[in-house]
Amino acid sequence: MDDRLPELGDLEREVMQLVWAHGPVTAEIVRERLSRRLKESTVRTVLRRLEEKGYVNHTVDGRTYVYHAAEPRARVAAKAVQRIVDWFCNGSIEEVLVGMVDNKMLDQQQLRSLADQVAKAKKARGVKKE
Amino acid sequence: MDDRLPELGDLEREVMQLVWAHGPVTAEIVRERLSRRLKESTVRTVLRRLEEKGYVNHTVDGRTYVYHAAEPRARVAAKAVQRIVDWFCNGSIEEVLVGMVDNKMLDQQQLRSLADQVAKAKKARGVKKE
DNA sequence: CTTGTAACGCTACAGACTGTCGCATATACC
DNA sequence: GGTATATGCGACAGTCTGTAGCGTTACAAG
Repeated sequence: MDDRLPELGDLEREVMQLVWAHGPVTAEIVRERLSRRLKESTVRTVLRRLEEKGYVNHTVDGRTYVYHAAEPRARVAAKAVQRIVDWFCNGSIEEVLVGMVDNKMLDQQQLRSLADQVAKAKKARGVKKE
Repeated sequence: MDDRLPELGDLEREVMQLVWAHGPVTAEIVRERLSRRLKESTVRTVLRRLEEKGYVNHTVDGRTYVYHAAEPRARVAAKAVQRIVDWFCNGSIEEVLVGMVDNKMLDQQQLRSLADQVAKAKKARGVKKE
């Protein structure tokens, strides 16, 4: 339950997107799927750094490392947003949302729909959680 | 109407917070109000970089530069959030919001209240804007 | 006009972070 | 034991950020 993950570079982010989209991966898999053609050692270094930063964990299968996302994408995104909110708005999420509406990134109808979706999603999962 | 402002370092962010909270400022003012005690030239460098990055503009009063925020805080925050959303969620704001609810940063009642506030704020300001 | 002073920008420099590897190691298999 | 992989470690260059020293310019007093 730690907090505040370190930020990511472009390549690191691309790798994380792969991990989240593709599920558990090996360095080889990542290498194959990356847009850029990189050396194995490069991919390994990135994966290792991602693990140091707490974004992924690894298990061992034979002599191969299999990397898993440590936290779901949505949660990481949420934390990132939370950080932004803290930085710029004294923790007022409202202010940010209002800013987004102001900036035409979101309209109030969408917001309302969000509230519904959220309520629905929550109910669907029941009040599980610890 | 450009987009995607560059990211900020800790000091740069602190300065921006001052600018937003205090209104137009001179290097001197910033220097006085900063938590850390820094040299004038340091503050100037930071201000200059912030201008290069598009966060502030300056006007000249006598021989003194007066710096103004180029964009309101809420808009900058909104853009930052938009970036996060693009990075991690294929542009789906919903996913992030759901993540925040999931992460106990926000509950659906709050969300609903947001929608109302937004609607109200919008009406209050009328449909001004260019 | 000369000189002192205040306000500026420019250049620099060290430390951290990131993208990219080469290379030394360890381990499973024949 | 020898060969092929899968790993990790150390390194290096480029960029970003915090922090300043210094030279330059403009305005005010002598």
